[in-house]
Amino acid sequence: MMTQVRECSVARTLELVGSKWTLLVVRELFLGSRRFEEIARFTGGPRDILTDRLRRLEAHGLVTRVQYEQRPPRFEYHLTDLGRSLAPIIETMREFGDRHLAGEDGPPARFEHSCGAEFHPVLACKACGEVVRRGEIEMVNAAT
Amino acid sequence: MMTQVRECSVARTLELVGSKWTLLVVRELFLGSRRFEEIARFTGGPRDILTDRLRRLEAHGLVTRVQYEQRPPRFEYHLTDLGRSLAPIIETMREFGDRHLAGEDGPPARFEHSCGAEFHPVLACKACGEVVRRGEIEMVNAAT
DNA sequence: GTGATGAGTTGGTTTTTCCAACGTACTCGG
DNA sequence: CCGAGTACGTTGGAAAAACCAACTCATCAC
Repeated sequence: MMTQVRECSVARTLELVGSKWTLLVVRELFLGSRRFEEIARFTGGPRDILTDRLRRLEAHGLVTRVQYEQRPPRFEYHLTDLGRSLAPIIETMREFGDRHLAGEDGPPARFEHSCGAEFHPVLACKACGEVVRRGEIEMVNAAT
Repeated sequence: MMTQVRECSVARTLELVGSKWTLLVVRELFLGSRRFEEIARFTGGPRDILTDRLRRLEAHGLVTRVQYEQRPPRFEYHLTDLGRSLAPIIETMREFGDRHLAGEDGPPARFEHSCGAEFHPVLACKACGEVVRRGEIEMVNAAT
């Protein structure tokens, strides 16, 4: 019996945010951009694609479109709670880029944790709170 | 002066792993698949695209191609250290999917941390070790 | 010699993405 | 009132990417 495509949460997540420009739109919203023009300028994405991505994110409940002007009707975009829960994905991607793809000037943007230090994320185990190291995670078979 | 596209580590990371199927290939390698046939079967991706993604990952030093047979020449694929440092990205994506996109049966795969509990990652601050909550991160201006 | 396995490659179709230009509805300055 | 500017898209057509089934090539098992 030839086994099939793997059921996987990574794959499902990628269906939601895996197409080009989507995560850059989300990044912009995290950085505080709200309006179409800002998103277009800061991401550099084609306007029609950005429209599509915003509509799609809205349809999946990650973004809401909020009217901020009556005449002419204009909208801005906000992350929902669900959308904000993409933060760890964006942060770990930023960290990878900072560590491995930065030029001579270092990372192009810096962030600070409320503890006062420059922020760099690491993964911890939710249950025990310890920082996770290589080799500490193993897949367990869900089958009976 | 109209500001330009944002310099950003997230964007750089996406240039590396942002195209379709790339992260699913990486996921498969994390799960232990080594051979082309396994990667093709478990991801479900088109074979020509998978070939391209593997070559690209190799070119960027995330994957190595290792010959395991002379006649006919056959290769398997392994993550390099650099490739393994994509783990947090995959893990946070899996966690998002587990939390928000799982069906009635719950997540399709389970993992265990060496502490004995089922593994779910959270972000912690590398400097202080504390788990990060919403609103604790702020962008700081790198300019003088 | 027939069939199966493994790792691709090929040619042609379909789907996405890209881009510049356009449309609409206002506001502002003169 | 006129023209320019701003904001948020939409449109049509070209270019790039992805998709798919079928094929290759080498070897092994029967």
